[in-house]
Formats: sequence, C-alpha cells, structure tokens
Amino acid sequence: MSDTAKKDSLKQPSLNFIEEIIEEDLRNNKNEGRVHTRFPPEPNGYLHIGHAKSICFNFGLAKKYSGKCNLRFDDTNPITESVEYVDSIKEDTRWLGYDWEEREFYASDYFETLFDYAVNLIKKGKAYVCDMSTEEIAATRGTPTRPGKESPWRNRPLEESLELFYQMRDGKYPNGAKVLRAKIDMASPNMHMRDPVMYRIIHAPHHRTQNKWCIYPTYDWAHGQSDYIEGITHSVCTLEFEVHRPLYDWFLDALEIKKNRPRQIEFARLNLTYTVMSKRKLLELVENKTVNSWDDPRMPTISGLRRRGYTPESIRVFSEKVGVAKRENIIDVALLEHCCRQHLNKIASRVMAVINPVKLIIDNYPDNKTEELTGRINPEDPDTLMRKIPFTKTLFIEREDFMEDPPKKFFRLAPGKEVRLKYAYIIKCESVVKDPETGEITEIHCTYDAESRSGQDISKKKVKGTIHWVSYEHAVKIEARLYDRLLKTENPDVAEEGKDFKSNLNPGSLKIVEAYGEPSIRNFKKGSKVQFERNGYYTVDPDSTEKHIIFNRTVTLRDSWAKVLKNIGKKG
RNA sequence: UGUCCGAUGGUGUAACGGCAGCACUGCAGAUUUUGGUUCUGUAAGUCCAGGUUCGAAUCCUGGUCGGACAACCA
Repeated sequence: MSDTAKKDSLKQPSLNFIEEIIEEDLRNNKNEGRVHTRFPPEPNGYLHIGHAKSICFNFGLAKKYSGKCNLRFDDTNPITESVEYVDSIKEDTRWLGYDWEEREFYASDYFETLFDYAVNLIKKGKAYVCDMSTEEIAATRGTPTRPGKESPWRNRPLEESLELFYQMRDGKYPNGAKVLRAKIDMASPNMHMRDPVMYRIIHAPHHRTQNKWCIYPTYDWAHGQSDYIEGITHSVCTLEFEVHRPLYDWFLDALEIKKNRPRQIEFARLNLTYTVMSKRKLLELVENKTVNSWDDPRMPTISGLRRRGYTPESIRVFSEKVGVAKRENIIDVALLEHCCRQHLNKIASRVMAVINPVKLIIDNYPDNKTEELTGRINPEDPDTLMRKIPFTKTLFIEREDFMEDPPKKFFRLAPGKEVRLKYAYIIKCESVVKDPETGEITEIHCTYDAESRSGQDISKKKVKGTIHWVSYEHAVKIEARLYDRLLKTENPDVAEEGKDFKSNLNPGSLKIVEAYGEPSIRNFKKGSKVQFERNGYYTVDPDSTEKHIIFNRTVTLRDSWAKVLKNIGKKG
C-alpha cells in the first residue's frame, strides 16, 4: 500500500462542527456522556424538506452517539396550532423512517412546571408583570441601534407581580392586558434581552390543554426549559435563533441550572433552488389554490414529495449529502433529483408507456398475430422476474421518436432508417400518412425484420437506436400527471419591484395528459415506484382507481438528447 | 452610525499550521436492446490588504461583501 493510500484508508470521515462539539463533550464526559437531541416542530403547518434535514440530523446524531431523540411539539401558541398538523408531523416523521419510541412530548405538558419556574423568577426579582399594551412595549423597546426605555412597572414590588401573575392565570384580565416579562436589560445591544415577554394572555382553547390555561409561555421562555426538563444535551436549531442564545442561557442561569444543562447550537437552514420553503409562503400557495393541497406533488412538503414519488431513503441520503454548517446556502435542486433517481433506478419496476402517441403500422407483420415478448422488470436487479408484453401489427410509439427530417445525430426513427423496438424487432420506416388538413403525421408505416427478434436475433443488423412502444389493441389508457418545478427561477424570492415569489410561478408546473401503457401497468398499487422506460420515474397517485389509473411523474430520466437539441438550437 | 454570525470551483461541503479533496452540475469519451445506468477523463475555488511563521484556506489586525435581530410568532 502506498503512503497516500494508507493515509486515505486511515482517514476518519470528517465531522461537521456540531459532531465535533459533541465529541468534545463526550471526551469531557459532559452530561455523563449522554447525547440527547430533539426535533421540536410547531404544529402550525406541514413539514417540508427543510424540516427533513433537521429530523435526519437530530435523529441521526442520537443514533450515531447511542443517544436518544425526542419528538417534541412546540405548542405554545394555541391560535395557530391544531391536531391536524400534529398528526401530519407524526406521519411524516415516521414515514421518513424515524422512531421516537415513547418520547412524544409537548411543550404544553410542561405548562404547570413552567408556571412554577416563572413564579420562582418573580420571587427572585428576575421577572415582573407589565401592564403596558403590545404597542407600548414595542414603542419602548428601542431599535437595534438605540436602547429601549424601562417599563414603569418594572420595579413594582415582587409580591404585587406575583399576585398579578396568579390573577392572570385565573383569567381576571382580557387578552393583551398584562404580560410577564423577564427583567434583564432594556439597553442591551441584543434586542432579545430587552425584558422579553415570557407569558401573554390568550383566551383561546388549546388543542391539548383545552381551556385549562389562558396564559401561554412564549417560545424563548418555553423552549430552553423544555429542553432541560427532557434532559436534552444538544439543542440544535437554525441560525435565526443565534441571537436568542444569550436569552436561552440567561433563563438557565436565572433558574440556577448547572447540571444537565442543555446547550443550544445553531446551523444553517436548508434552501433549495427553484423552491420556496417558508411555512407562510407554502400556506399561501395552499390557501390561494395555486396548488391543490399541502400534499400537492409540486410542494416541497414531505407529504408532497411522498405523493410525487420520492422515497424516504432518497431524502435521507440527500439530507446527509447537503452537509451541516453555519453559512447560508442554497442547494441545487438537481442534487435532490440525483438522490431520487439514484434510488429509484435501483428499485423501480420498468414498464413501457407512450406519453404522446402516434400510430405505427408494421405492413409486413401478420394482421391477427399477437406475440408474447418478455422484458425484465428491473435490469438493475437480476432477481426481479420477467414481464410479458404483447406485440402486434399496430403500435403506439412516442411522437418525438420520429422525425421526418432529422439532424445528423438523431438515432431514432426517420424515413428509410432503422431502429429497434425494445424487447422486439428491428423495423424500418417506409412511409408516413399525414392529415391533409393539418399536415400532422397520423400513421407511420414500417416493415420489420423477422430475424431480429430480441434474444434470438440472427439478422446481424446493428442499429443505434431503441425505442419503446405499446401494442395498440392492448394499450392501457392512463392519466399521466407531468410535474415540473413549481417556480421558474432559481431564487424565487428575488422578484421585480413590488412583486413577490408568486410572480415566478411556473405556469407549466403541471400538465395532465392521457397516455398508454403496456398491460403490466395495471399491476401497480398506489405508491408503487415505476420507471416508464426512456422517460422517467412515476408513482401511482393515491386517487388512482382501477377504472381511472393515475400516475404522477416523480422526475424525468436524465436526457442527454435534449441537451444536444438545445445546443443545436443555440448554434442556430 | 448597533450587536451577533458567516465568507473555499457554478452549487454544496472537507482540510484542525505542512501536496486544496469529495459530491452535484458542466464538458469529453467508453460501454449499453432505456440518448437511462455504469465507467473513465476533464474544466472550475481559498473575498481583499497587511502581519505572525521555514511554511497560512487555517492564527492575528483592518477592511469588503452577505445574513440574522426592533411579534405578546416559532
């Protein structure tokens, strides 16, 4: 072995910066060597591919370091949250392949404890009830460059704050009348340290605690303490919470938490080209009916990707490949598609389907003959069985596979040229029939070479091209939903003055067409992964029925011919 | 004009003071009964200016550029 090869084989896979922190903690036996993470979604929307990265990372860290990962719903704002979202989050997390075992938690589980902690802080003079309105608080907070003004209630006797706080809980005040605030520093250069709100009054039923509470903790107050209660060691979140970290730590200090103290670590969220990722924007697309639902296959939601035909494996591999760091990033959606194709190539059953059909007649083939040909269900997996494909005189082929006046490198069918019909014979184009009105080709007439049958070819012919086909009389009509990217620009948030991402919507993001498949196309169940040969990967939509078969296009096959055409176009 | 964070090919991500590597994308070729897959090759990078050092992507100083922060959202 050469020196460099030796070095390479000894080299450890490199760690991301969070794994480095964890390994350092492990070396120092921090938290008795425990690693415990959590995935903390707010149940106010559906999970998207960005959440998937966080799920894979948090559960992945726990697995890698023999620890645990909790699922915790950050349900501190009853107005926007609902069980519908809780259920979808659980379904999606499970589908991605992660198991939180019995550790399904809710911040609302800790409302009582959090209340006691707050009482503790009031007694220590570290929190106070403030009677100012939302507007007054905003007006006195200052700006990032100017300090705020202290609340007139800031130094009220702590007995009074305590009394008021209990009354808030008892429902004596309307929404917005009072809040509990941490007493920190109104002049702090960090806005989050300017006496942040810990509790606000919201008279609204909560999806779990119903009407038990009318005061609700804010994120900053609830999150770190929930982490502590659950024994979380490494509380991983996204970069926008970086400025919250001093507050996270301040609360732990104020509560004098020293042992099993959680640590917040921030990493950069996932961004994807041609994609919007914020829950607000995705909700907007659902509500204004740009898409049909949260699980519309054009959505970057987990449920959308699932319906589109993505596999959990491919999403996990993708999450691994994008890496974890602190710098803002925008990942090329081509990487996601690559991960998807890579997995689907291995597992998808092959089938021939014609999306844009034109009739092809083999003039020298017997009129009433049907041959039963065979094709492997998946050539990538020799363990798969063969499928039967009927062959007859009249077929459908793809309109794009024929050109009357082809460019030099066109390997498909053209007048006087030969191609192979996949799994069948070599044919030669003899003539075409056109619609006298429109000039559109209605029939392509060919002759076949009976000696060229697949598997028993004694014709000695070599052809460059192979095309797919279906027997006209055996063709199974299906609906193909051809999905393309929802947004037409790489960074859809960049829009013209006065416009937003919606001006970058791709009007062609969904085309629904009638297509024709070989008979075996009937065999697939909802969610099955299929490759339409030479075309793309598809999956059976949940709305598909035996009478009305619906296939969603997950992603096309790579198409180097399209690139050639594009380059020809460029050259003029 | 504030505080915090960041900056390595087109896009991501490694290198932990010692040969800038990997992946995606692009390009070229080989193989191929999927113009797919696979394989091979190739192009392309350390924000700038100083300093420390035998040696700097890495450490220090100053700048530039980008991001986050002024909800009783999370």
